[in-house]
Amino acid sequence: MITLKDISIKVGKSITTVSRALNGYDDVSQETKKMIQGAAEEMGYRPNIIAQRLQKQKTDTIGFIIPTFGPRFSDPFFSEFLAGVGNMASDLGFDLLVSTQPPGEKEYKAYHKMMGDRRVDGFIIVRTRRNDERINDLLKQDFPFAVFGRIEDRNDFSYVDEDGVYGMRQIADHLVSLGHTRIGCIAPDPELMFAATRLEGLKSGLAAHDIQLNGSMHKVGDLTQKGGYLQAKAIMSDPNPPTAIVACNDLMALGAISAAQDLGLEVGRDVSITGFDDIPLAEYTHPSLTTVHQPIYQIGGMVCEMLIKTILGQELEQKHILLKPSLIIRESSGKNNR
Amino acid sequence: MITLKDISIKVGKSITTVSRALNGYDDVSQETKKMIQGAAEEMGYRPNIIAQRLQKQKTDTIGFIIPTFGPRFSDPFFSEFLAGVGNMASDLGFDLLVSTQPPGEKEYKAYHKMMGDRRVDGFIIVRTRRNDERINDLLKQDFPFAVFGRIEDRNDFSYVDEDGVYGMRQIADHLVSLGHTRIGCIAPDPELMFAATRLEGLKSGLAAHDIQLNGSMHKVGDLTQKGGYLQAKAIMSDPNPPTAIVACNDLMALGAISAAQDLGLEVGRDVSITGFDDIPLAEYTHPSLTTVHQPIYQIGGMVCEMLIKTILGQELEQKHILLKPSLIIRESSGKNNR
DNA sequence: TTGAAAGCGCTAACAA
DNA sequence: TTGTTAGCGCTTTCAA
Repeated sequence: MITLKDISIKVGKSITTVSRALNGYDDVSQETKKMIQGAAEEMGYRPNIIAQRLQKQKTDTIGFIIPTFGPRFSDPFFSEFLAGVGNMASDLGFDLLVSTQPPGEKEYKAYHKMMGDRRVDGFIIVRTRRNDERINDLLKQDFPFAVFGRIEDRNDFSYVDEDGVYGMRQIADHLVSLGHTRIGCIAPDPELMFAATRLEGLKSGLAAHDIQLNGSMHKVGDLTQKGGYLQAKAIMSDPNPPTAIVACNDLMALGAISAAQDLGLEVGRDVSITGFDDIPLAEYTHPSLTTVHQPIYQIGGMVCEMLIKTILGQELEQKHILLKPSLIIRESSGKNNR
Repeated sequence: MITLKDISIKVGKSITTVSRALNGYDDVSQETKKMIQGAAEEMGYRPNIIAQRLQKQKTDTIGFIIPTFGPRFSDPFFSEFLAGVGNMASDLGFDLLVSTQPPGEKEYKAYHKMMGDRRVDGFIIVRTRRNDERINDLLKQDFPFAVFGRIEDRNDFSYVDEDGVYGMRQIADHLVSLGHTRIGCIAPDPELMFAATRLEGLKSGLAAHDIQLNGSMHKVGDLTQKGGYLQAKAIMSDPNPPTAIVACNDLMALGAISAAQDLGLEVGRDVSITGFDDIPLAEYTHPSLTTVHQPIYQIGGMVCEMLIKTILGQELEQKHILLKPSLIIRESSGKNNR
């Protein structure tokens, strides 16, 4: 591997001068600069980033610890988000360090390890919890991070979030306009912040039409298709089942659709089912899924950019970005026929 | 941050001795070793891994450039594979550097950049192509890597692969045993190695029962649900459509199911549809999907372990691992009623 | 405009 | 058993 030293020997200048020439300092004569750059090019010089990092005391790396549940982790949402983060990071010259951990003790350890080892300059956080230990910790340690999502009672950090209340109100209005009044719901673990927001949106949206969410038709699922399937079956076993089921994410909605179909119902006619996220799958299921669209890939990019700017000490135009999601009406929701 | 120097000052020993004590060398007296380890513990010493890397000339990092197609990248297969790779890497003390690139020029650049910058010690490769430039290149550069999948005409590298021929034969036998003789197929881009393997398995499996794959019912899809949907529609528009459609991956199978349902068919009764991979979704669709199971998470771990052993210069028990996948019969396949 | 020297934190060959 | 010294490749002060 070619080093500065090699070049310096070749061109007969000091290592210092070579370094400065290559970094575009202007206290090097045009002439030597040209010569050095030419030599570097010709010799195929590539700076040793590890040496740079040691010297600069920065890793130019961001960490993303994906919260996974269960062994079979497979959430299309994350694939897309990850792609957004990864591509933005590489555009900005940063590395992306990825790990997956189930929420809880091991997860915190992973954060502390990455910080303690100074493996990364900052973190991407997703799937916020009401009282998020990750965020509290990072704030306490004054370690850079950026978040997709908000938390319960503080906002002294950078985040991007979707306006889940708004999104769910769209769903509520839509279902009510179709004549639904008995509406079930499959929400995620209430500890998850987006569960709270979306649920609040649904409730207030329905309340605006004087409709209540009935307790027995309000279930908690684990965000997977399986969870949606199981909870939908439970809901539909009610002697007087709802005519519409609102799932708080697409994966659960897909599970709910399967459950309804297993029960011999035609989704969109006998029962309406809606999701949230608009993962690519949503468009090509049968029936296609009425849901709330979020630009997942772009959000990943935005959060990543925020983080890197924070790390570089650059000013953020906006510390908090709240996106208005949009309702996508497809075939899984239809007129109430009962 | 605490450094070896800080400790050496504190305990009144040289930096070298401290380093050796902490690394468990046995040319340090038990006494001083104890003392130094105690001091390090107490002071909260964490080695600076960047300094270690510079000194060792290794990055302890592996690279995984995920081949993505289209902007909306969202393949459950990759989520799960990634989790397997990531967790194994962290167990073995390695970092995982992730990037996503569409196959082609930009992708090769990404590989070369990571190599040139010596950002990683090796690569994980997936979705092999018949004549895979990535692999040829890496071999030429003698850069470590491990692969999920094989390539056309050489095997002088470590890989894990599923026996796609075997898997598809299972599918063929299954469908034939259900009375299907007109069978359609949605294959991936034939450049992809697993397309070739699976297709070969299907063809030979059918040939064993004297059945041919009809040209007009053999389509190429892009591995997404959308692709499956589109191609299934095309296949079913044949004046004499097949009674079964074999999709070469689950995502396309799910799309095909939707297409059949849009056409008013009951999948499993009017037409049988099968997939390959057994992503978690497959179990909770309606109907649930008959497919071929692969232990995706474990495979990710195996490939990762292979790579790291290669990097560390350790002997591999097996350089080539071929897994026998297993047929999972669910509801999307049923007796031929025509 | 250039170079010498120090230092980032660590490991390792060699000497004592 | 311990310490001295050199060096990984780079940036950056400071002096010339």
